[in-house]
Amino acid sequence: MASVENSGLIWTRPEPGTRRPKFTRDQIAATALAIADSEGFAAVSMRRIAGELGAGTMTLYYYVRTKDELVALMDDAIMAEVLIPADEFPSHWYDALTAVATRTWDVLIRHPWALHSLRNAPAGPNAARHFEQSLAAIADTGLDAPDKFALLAWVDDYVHGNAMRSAEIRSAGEPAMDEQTIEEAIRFGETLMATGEFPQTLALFDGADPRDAFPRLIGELTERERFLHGLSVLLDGVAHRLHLDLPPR
Amino acid sequence: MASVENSGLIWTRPEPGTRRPKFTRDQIAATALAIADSEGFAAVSMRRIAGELGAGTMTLYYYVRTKDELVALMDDAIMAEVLIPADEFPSHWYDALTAVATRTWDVLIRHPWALHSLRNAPAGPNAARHFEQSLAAIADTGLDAPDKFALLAWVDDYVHGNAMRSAEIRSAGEPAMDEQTIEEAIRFGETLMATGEFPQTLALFDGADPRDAFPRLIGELTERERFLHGLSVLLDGVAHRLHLDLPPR
DNA sequence: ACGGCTAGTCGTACCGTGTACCAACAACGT
DNA sequence: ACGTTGTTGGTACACGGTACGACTAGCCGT
Repeated sequence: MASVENSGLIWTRPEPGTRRPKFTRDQIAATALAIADSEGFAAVSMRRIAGELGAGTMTLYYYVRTKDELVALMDDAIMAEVLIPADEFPSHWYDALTAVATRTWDVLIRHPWALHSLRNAPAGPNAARHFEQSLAAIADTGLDAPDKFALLAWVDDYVHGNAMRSAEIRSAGEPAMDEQTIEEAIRFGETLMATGEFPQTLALFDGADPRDAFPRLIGELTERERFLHGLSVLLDGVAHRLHLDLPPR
Repeated sequence: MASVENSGLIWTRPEPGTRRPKFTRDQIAATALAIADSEGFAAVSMRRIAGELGAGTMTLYYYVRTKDELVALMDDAIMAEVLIPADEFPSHWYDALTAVATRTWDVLIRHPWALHSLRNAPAGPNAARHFEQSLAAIADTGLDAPDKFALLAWVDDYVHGNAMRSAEIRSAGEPAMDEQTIEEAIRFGETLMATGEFPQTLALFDGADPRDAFPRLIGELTERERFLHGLSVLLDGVAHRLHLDLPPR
């Protein structure tokens, strides 16, 4: 017995298949993803997925050892969306890195629950492919390994940070907050401002209704444009610091 | 009845006090924070906090309406740590913003669970104070309101993103992963590399043992130094884009 | 065709969570 | 001393992940 110990990693453990199982891991992951996208990650429970699939809850545990493994599958599916088709890959490092970052951002915004819920998911094959693409993007910079690594880290930090905070800001409007509570929150804000402790904040709002202040502060720009703007500022700093050339025009 | 409807916000609802209650909200929040710091946010349950405090579980619900409110208190306590004492506040925008960002980063690293667990917490008084300090930091730039707002957003994005990813990377080593599983993960990585699909990644590792690769890629720098490095790159880009002057020397 | 092995399915049960409900207690004004 | 009401906490419920083991059904060897 125990000749072929079950692997500890889901990636190396073959999925069921010899005797026509009812499902595949991909199917299960896709179902979980659909639930998360439409009702949030909290709605993704083993019972719920099984119900959606018309299966008994415990059946899922034949495909997956724990819920964490299911989450790892979800993460891998998400990372697949991040990959850029080879023929869309720009040649100049600046454009290529922008493309990779933007595509990552798009995916994170499309699945706003992902950043928090997949945090502990171990990197899968598609995560590796994404990293490879990131390296390919900056291959023509001539940087050494540590500089490349640092550059990718800076960009990833900004992309993830921006996506996370964008999702937060967007969801801050929607949830429980009824009209009543919003009114009250504004009143609380006014109480704070009245203490005189917040001259800068007061000046920033400039007497406008707090509900109008936010649109005024972000200008006409969309969330995505603001992301791209910040990214270009960061890349400018990078190019200057690492003595890289900017793309023509 | 119902003349003074209980406020929907914990900030405006007075805490118990007329008849010497056993606890205070601060006490409860502090206990919750201690548990989260030593055993992670998942260990923070109402039963657990109550147990720690020698109280019945439901007693907590006299101080707090839901667990979310408790989390809001935790968030406010954390934001208090972020505030910079007035006499430590640098005068030049570059130094002041760096100080605010670094202090924020320090706190987020000290409480690695905070970024994810306090995500939905509504802003409290100390969050407002932090925002005020951020604005004060860049008051001398002469930027208009939208530019100030954008600048703070870029920096916050980077700070939060870096803190989040630093915490992830650090925790990726510790958890369940026994020696056996680590060995297996490395073998899986080698399998992937062997497909020929990852030339850039392979070149980056340069044949070194993956366990040694990471230290080699980040150089001698500490986590904190890497954060500061990236921050300075970003601020350089910002200064260039917004035509701000850098601090002397 | 027929056992028998075993891949695959799933009901039951256990513990842990947040919290609604309500009974009990204790500090204060009278 | 009494009633009011601020404060405490026990019990119960729905929901979560998953251990255990009984069941069903597809395939192989005969």
